[in-house]
Order: sequence, then structure tokens, then C-alpha cells
Amino acid sequence: MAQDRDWKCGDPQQHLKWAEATTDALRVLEGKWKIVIICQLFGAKEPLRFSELERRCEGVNQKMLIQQLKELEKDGVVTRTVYPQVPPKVDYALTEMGKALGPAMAELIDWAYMRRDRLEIKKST
Amino acid sequence: MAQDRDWKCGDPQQHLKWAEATTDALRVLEGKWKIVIICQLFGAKEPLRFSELERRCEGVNQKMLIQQLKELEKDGVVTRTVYPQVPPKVDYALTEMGKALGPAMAELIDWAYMRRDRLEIKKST
DNA sequence: CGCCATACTTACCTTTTGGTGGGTAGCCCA
DNA sequence: TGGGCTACCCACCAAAAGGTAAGTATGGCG
Repeated sequence: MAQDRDWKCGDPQQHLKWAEATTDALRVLEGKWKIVIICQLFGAKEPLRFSELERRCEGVNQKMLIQQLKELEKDGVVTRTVYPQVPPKVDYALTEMGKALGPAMAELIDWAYMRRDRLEIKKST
Repeated sequence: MAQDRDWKCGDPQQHLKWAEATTDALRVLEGKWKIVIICQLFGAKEPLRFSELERRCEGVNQKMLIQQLKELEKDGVVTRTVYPQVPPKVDYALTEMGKALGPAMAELIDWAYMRRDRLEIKKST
């Protein structure tokens, strides 16, 4: 369990393994639009169509959106479903693994807010 | 509290704010060596000298190490202490904010391990 | 004097990432 | 015939990140 992790454990190599794991996890999330995409999928109750994602990720262009979605799909975070229609319809949803990102992202959000507050206090004093 | 976060809350803009916060947090952690540095500082009981970090972050070069340390310092994650000696001595330690990264990193580690196991199972079936 | 040690700095280069502006396929409708 | 719709692909360019190899400053020591 995450909350029981011992950063001062016996194995002197353990923090190297953890660094590797964390770097690995971040690699999946890196990219200017991935977090935005993931948060949009978290926020929506249903899968989102390509055009809908394009609309919701303000400022993204098609190439980037496709690229990031492809990487997220390859990394097992989202699924891509094609409907055999004309005009085409494709939608994207979080996988179980994508949904499992919730707690990690929640902790990152808490840290980011805490950090912002902390920095603001420093500035004002 | 992170564990009570409601991804399906009322405010339809909330997930945009969360995306922003998470992106912000990741921005601080992005960079090929930052997580390695942070994990080394977590693992060590004491502040680490530049040369010690260089030794522990296998494969890093001086320029990159300095660059990443500078950014981490600017972002409030590590402190840099200079001792007026010859030859020079400088050491680096986690700030309170750096230490507060523990839970987020722990969740990321759990997710990475879970993901690795999941992908391995898929490969073998 | 000349060399050592430490913690950097600098110039230069390669690789990766992000972005723009076009095009394509397939069917529908007028 | 010639648009319009959707979800892409491609050629090309710019900026950022990462990396190499050299140099700098300081004072102690033989």
C-alpha cells in the first residue's frame, strides 16, 4: 500500500527501483495534452468522440491529439473504438488501468495545490 | 483529501482545473534525471554532495545534473547549501515540499508496478 | 611553479517534441 | 458534378531537451 511505503527501508537499491518505476509512470503521462485528455475522460461519464475531445482540449490540433491518443492507447490507458459508419465515428474511453490512475493524480493535484498556496504565502511575506 | 476526490463532481469545469494542477505538478517532475535525484535524496538519510549525486545517478553528466538541480531548487523541491571551503563543498537536500511528494510518488510507483504486472500477464496469455 | 580537487560554465551538436497547413477516404445530398 | 461530414495522414518547420568535451576559479601541497 502506498501509504505504508518505507522510504528508509533496508535495501539500498530500493530507491533506484522506485526511481525507475516512477520514471516509467511519468513517461506514460508526459506530453503536452495527455493529462488534459485523461482528465476530460475522467470528467465525462461516457466515452468521448474524437471531435468532442478536440473541442474540449482547447488549443490542441488534430495531429497532436491523434498522436497523444495513440500513445495513451499503446500504453494501455485508453481504448479506441471504431464504429463502421459514414461519416466515421470513433470514440475513446479510459481502460481499467487508466481509471487506476485516479489516486496518483489525486495526490499530484493535492501536492500542486499545496505548493501553489505555499509559494503564494512566501511571495506575500 | 486525495482519497475522497470526486471525479464526477458538479462543477463541469473542475476537471479542467485538475488537469491544470496535475500538468503543473508534472512540469516540476519532468526531466530525465529529476525523479532519480529525488529518489536518491529520499533514500539517503542526509543531504548529498554534488559529487555523491553524480555517482549515484548512473549515466548523468555534470551539465544535466546541475541543470536539473537548478530547476528543482527554483521549483522549491530541493535546497542547495554552499560551504565556504576549498575545495568547494555544496550539498542538496529535499525541502518540506520535496518531502511532501512522497505520497504522490508512492501512488505512481504502485500504479507502475500494477501496470507492469498487468502487461506481463497479457503478454503471457 | 605546477598539479590536485570540487563544483560548476561554455560552446556546440543531436534528438525529441510540438505545431502548421495541406491532403485523403467514403458515402450522402442537391 | 461538387460540395460536406469525420477521422485521420503527410511533409515540413521550429523550439526545447539532452549530451559531449572542453574550460574556469580557488587555494593547498610538494
